[in-house]
This record gives sequence, structure tokens and C-alpha cells, in this order.
Amino acid sequence: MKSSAGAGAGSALQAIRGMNDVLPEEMALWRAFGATVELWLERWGYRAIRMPLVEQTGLFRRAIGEATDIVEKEMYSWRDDLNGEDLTLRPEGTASCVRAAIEHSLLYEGPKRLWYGGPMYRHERPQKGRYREFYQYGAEAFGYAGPDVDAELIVMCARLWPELGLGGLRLELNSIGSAEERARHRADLIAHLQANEANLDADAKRRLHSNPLRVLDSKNPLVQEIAAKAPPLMKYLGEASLAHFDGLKKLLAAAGVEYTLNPRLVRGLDYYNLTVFEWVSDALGAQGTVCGGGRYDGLFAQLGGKPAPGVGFAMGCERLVALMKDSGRAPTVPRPDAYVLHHGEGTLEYAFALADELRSAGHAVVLHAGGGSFKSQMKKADASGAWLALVIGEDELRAGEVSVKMLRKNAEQHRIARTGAVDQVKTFLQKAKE
RNA sequence: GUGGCCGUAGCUCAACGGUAGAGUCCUGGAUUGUGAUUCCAGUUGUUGUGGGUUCGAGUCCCAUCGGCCACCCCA
Repeated sequence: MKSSAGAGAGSALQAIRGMNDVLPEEMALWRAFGATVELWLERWGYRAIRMPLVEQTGLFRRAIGEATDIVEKEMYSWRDDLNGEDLTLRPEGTASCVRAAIEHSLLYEGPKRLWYGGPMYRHERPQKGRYREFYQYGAEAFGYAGPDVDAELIVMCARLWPELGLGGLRLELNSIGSAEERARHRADLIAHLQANEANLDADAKRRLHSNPLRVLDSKNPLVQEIAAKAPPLMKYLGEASLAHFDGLKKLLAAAGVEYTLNPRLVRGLDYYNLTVFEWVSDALGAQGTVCGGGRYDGLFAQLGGKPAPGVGFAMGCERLVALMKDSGRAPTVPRPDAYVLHHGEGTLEYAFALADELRSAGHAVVLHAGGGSFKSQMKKADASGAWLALVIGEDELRAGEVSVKMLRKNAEQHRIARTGAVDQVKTFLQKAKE
């Protein structure tokens, strides 16, 4: 039941727009996803790090760039009046990760491979696959200048998709060169765009000086026509940049990872250079990018650290989980070993102690709560998915026994002694799971 | 942020401007100590919210909140 925000007492509250509850049924899939991804990251040599959700606003303005959409209109920023700091809910993870690496001198001993996961916040209009709070896993490799790590990050993604049961993801690849190369290209590009300014739309005109590279990514056909005749950035790349790109392409080819060269692929964050890439799905509508990343060799210096190269990616968890759901892979629902029923005078204490003992022996046990007849308790036992029902009535209590019923295999039921019941239950479980 | 479509039971969905329904789920019973099946009975509700038009609004109008789709952007 939803009602308008800010309604008075007694009316139903609702979650903030674009921020989602994940209910237990769906959490099973999320946890399977998370477990797979985290094991995979560790297996490739990446180590976990955790950064705060809140950072100084200046961090993102300096890292992502003033003229980007994220900084211009999508950040949750506020002034903390208690100490006069300008703060922001992180819209992405790379800036924080680099800040942490600088702050703690993580590169003192040499290069580092890191990963993190958690929620990010952007004030965009919600849509399928795009939320105001969304989860990402990110991997960053600091201190490696060569194309080998670029290739590693891309290939490791290619290896992850099958582990998640996903197919049909395609890789788009581009190189946007060095800052100097982009500057020369940028000057020529602006000149070209200005010569055709009459045919540019308002958005393109606005970006003409602030971020002309993004004009090339426009979907407006008229602007695209101009963009198609614009001087291609690839022509401005020098020997070193081309060698880096060639090195990457060779490693991808050797690993059998296919890609599409997309000269119009640029990133919405200003810190990227050289390699940029996106993994894209056609099954998600307009929000098809499932993982995006690239190289950002200037970011450490830009954030006041000792210069160091960096490269990384971030993947959108909601989008990948949506793909997993569509692929029809049923998540494994946790199944209790036993459901303990009790009815009658004094049976609760008896059942409580039995459940406790079974759990101490490592079993997953649900003790019935809330009373009710044996019939209704049995229904709950069945609905829980438990392998065994352990029935304790006044008869069992008096006899010092427990009734064990096999719920999945057949309807077999046995009376066992309370003494040594844990071992007996273990045996029944083995039989039930055969 | 812009445009379009939509909002009815926990869930999936019906109802010409004229008494709010079905399936499912849930609860109880048939079986007073035993589960998916079968049969019977019962509750599903401030029709997202607030106004307006009308004798009468789930239905029409306005606003608002929320969802979906596209733009935009990106993960």
C-alpha cells in the first residue's frame, strides 16, 4: 500500500524512489551472485577493500569531472552543518578507492589489485536497470602501466559470465589515447563542430566546449552525421598509445575473447585514458551496459597522490541479477534439515532443548513457533522445505522419545529414543537425502 | 530532468459512470496427533493518495506519489 510522501501519522510509508527492498526470495539469487563474484575476484588475485559511502564532495568533483552529468546533476550532496563539510553519497567507487590508496600509501610496496562491492547513489530518473541506489562490484589494478592488466580485467569478465550462467554479452572496445593526444584531437574536433554548429542540437552545443568528446556519442541522427565526418580520435594516437592498444588486442585474441571496436565509445567520467570498454547485453532494453571500465593513469596525480597508473571496471549488480533471473536459473533455496513440531503440556521445553542440541551438532533446524494443531504445524514443516519433521507430543515426552518423519522421500515415520537422538537424526538425514 | 503508458485483495488480473469480483495464497474443517493431492467453509479491500465534476466515480477531470517504456545517462 503506497501513499504520498510526507503524509501524516498512520498513513503507510514507502521506500525512497529508485531505492529497492530485496525480499528474501530474491535475496537467494543475489547471494548466489555475490558468492560467485567474490570467489572469482579472489581467484584472480584481487583483494577486498571497503570504503565509506560518504566522501567529501570535492573528491568526486575532481575525479569524475565538473562537466560530467554525474557531477552536474546526479549527486546526492549536502552540507553537514555540524562541521561545515560538503559531503556526497558516492556515485561510483573508483574515486574513493584511489583516495584510499593514496591516503594509506597502498602502493608503497608495489602495485596492488583490489576489489570492492556495495551501493552507489545517483539521482537519476528511475527505470528498469537504473536505480538511485544501485549495487556495484568494482575491481581496480593500481601501479600497472602495461596492457597486460587491461587484458586481464577484460578476460576475467569474459570468464565470469559463464559462471553466472550468462551468455550473449558482447564486448565493446576503444582507446581514447593520452591527455595530450586528446587535447590535440579536441581542438580539431571543436573546430569541426563549430563549422557545423547550425546543425547541432542544444545538448551538443552545450557540450561543444565543456566535453566535445561526448558529442560523438550522441544518438541524434543529425548530430551523428556531423560526428561521422569528425576527425577520428584514433588518428591522433601516437606510437606509445597505439602500441598499448595493440598489446591489449593481441592478448584478447590469444585468450579467444571477441570484441567490437567502437570508436564512439567514450566514458562519462573524465578520468579515463587509453583503454575503455563496456560489456553490453541486448536483453535489458535501454540500460544494456552490464560492466564498464578502462584505464585512468592520471587520476592518482589529479587527486594529489604520487603519480601511478590505474585500470579497472565496475559491474552493475541489479542488471546482472536481472539477467540471471531471466535465464531461468532457479537459485538454491536453503532447506532446513529438520522442522521440530511440539504440542501439549511441557513439550515446548523438550523440543527447545532438542533443537538446540541438533544445531550445536551443525544441523539447520527450525523450531515451530506460534502454536497451532499438529496439522497446521505439519503444513508449516512441509512449506519450510525441511527434510525431516521431528514430532514431539505428550506421548513422546512421557516415553522420552521423538517421532521422526521423512517429508521428502516417503511418509515413513519412526520413534527414536531422546537419548542419542542427534546421531539417529543424522542417519535419517543421510537416508532422506539419498 | 523531458515525453508516453499505467496504478483494483499478499500475488496475477476482471468489473458499460450504477451493490467491488475470479484464480492463487492464507485460515479453519472433513481426519479432536501428522504435510504437496481432494472436498467444504471463511477473510481477502480506505480501488496508491488528495481534491473536483456528477443524483451516483474503480471508471471522467486536476494535482501528487509510485511503477514501466523511450529520451538522456550509465553500472
